[in-house]
Amino acid sequence: MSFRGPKGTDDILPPESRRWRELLRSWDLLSEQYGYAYVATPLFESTDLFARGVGEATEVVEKQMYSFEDKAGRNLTLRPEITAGVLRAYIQAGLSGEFKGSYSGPCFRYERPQEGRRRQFWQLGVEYLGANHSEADLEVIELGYRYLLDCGLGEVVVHVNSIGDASDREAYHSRLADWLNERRHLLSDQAQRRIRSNPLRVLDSKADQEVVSEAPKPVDYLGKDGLEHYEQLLAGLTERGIAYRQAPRLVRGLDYYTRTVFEYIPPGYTAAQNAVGGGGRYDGLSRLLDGPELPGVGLALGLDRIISAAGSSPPARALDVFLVVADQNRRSLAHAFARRLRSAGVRCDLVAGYRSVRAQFKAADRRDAAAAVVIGDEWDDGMVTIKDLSSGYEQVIPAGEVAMWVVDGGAVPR
RNA sequence: GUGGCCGUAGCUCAGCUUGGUUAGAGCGCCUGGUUGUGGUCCAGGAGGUCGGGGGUUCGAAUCCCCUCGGUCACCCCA
Repeated sequence: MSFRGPKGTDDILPPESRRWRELLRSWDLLSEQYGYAYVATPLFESTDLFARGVGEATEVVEKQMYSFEDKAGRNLTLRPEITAGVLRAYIQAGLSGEFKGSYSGPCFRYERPQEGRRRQFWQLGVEYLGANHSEADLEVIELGYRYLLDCGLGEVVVHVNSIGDASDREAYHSRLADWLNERRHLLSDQAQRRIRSNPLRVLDSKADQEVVSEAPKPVDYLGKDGLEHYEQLLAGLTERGIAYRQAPRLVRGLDYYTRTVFEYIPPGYTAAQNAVGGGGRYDGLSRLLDGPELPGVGLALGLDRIISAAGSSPPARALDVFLVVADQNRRSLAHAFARRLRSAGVRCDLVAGYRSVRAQFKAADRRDAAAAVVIGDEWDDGMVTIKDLSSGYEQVIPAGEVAMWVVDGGAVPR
């Protein structure tokens, strides 16, 4: 036990890794169904991109970045989130107009690990660029919601809020800062410091909930357009049958959000980090990154959190058949047979080298195969013995029918 | 970055309070019973610098100090 994985990282091993693959696959499928095309951006970007995009005053940028200098002295950072990189890619490619991108991959934040919070974690997300209308927000929220339901998370509730656009926020910011200043003595040290740097963020400080529960709310300072956008959003959520709750003090810790912000809260997930995903609108982000005027709305889901919130599900079989070589002279023949089965789409494996028949059956069981197929004397008549490893029932069938047996779902007729 | 709890076999843990033979159990793993039958059963086996370092002592898994790691929470977010 000399080497361990770095602090806050996890190895994804079977059988759990099967669940990971499944969830990644269904994410690709679902986001494609909604018209999002796969995008991949680098795992590291220039440090400035995140400092500017995510916001200098955010927790993420202040202390959670995995930053390093490369051999040419460039300042780079392992991505703490993916939105900034996707925007950068869009701008760099000189794209214009609407763009719908979907992604999945690891992100990195340097923090003390705890349940639901790792230094390397896996995000799934989409970005809908170039769309102003609340229907875009709704589509993104619906996509994430449906995905979480498909994952078996049960009665997920979407917490939503609107924090207004740039002009709404100007009015609100100073009003909130004044209000907080009047109650300065009641606030935690950190909250006091934030009154200047980022008053919005005081709203979701756990330590200051009591004081802050009476504070003016962002929704009460929305302009005409912002209010209309928010009302359309709420009406749309109802219309689409999405369970939601207004969360007037939800602000989220990334500075680029405007108007809509939301989080997905699954039932019965009691970890302190209980949101399995979230997102919002970021109409000013493109300009911040020297891009064109470009509205956008996006969503990020934490795959690690989804999996621990979903609990364990009955694992599917890992293999369809495991070959048991009864006669050692038929080993190369067995390997050839395995190649044929694999080409036919059968998940098939066998041990390497000599093992007793008994040991091979043990291996078949341990590898979680649905059936064992014995290759022995019966091969001379073109036959194999196939045994259903759940029921124990076995029979001799033509070797050519093994693939069909698998397609039929592995049920051996009695 | 701050705080609580925990480090003994691959895993889950007992032993520590009150220092004293060779440090244990269950599960897992390997071999055999059965070189054509697994998941059950029986027999045998491998596997430990008691997280690391220092100290106290005739003697430390056990007491003291330091350190590293894990975990949960704060902060914040996926």
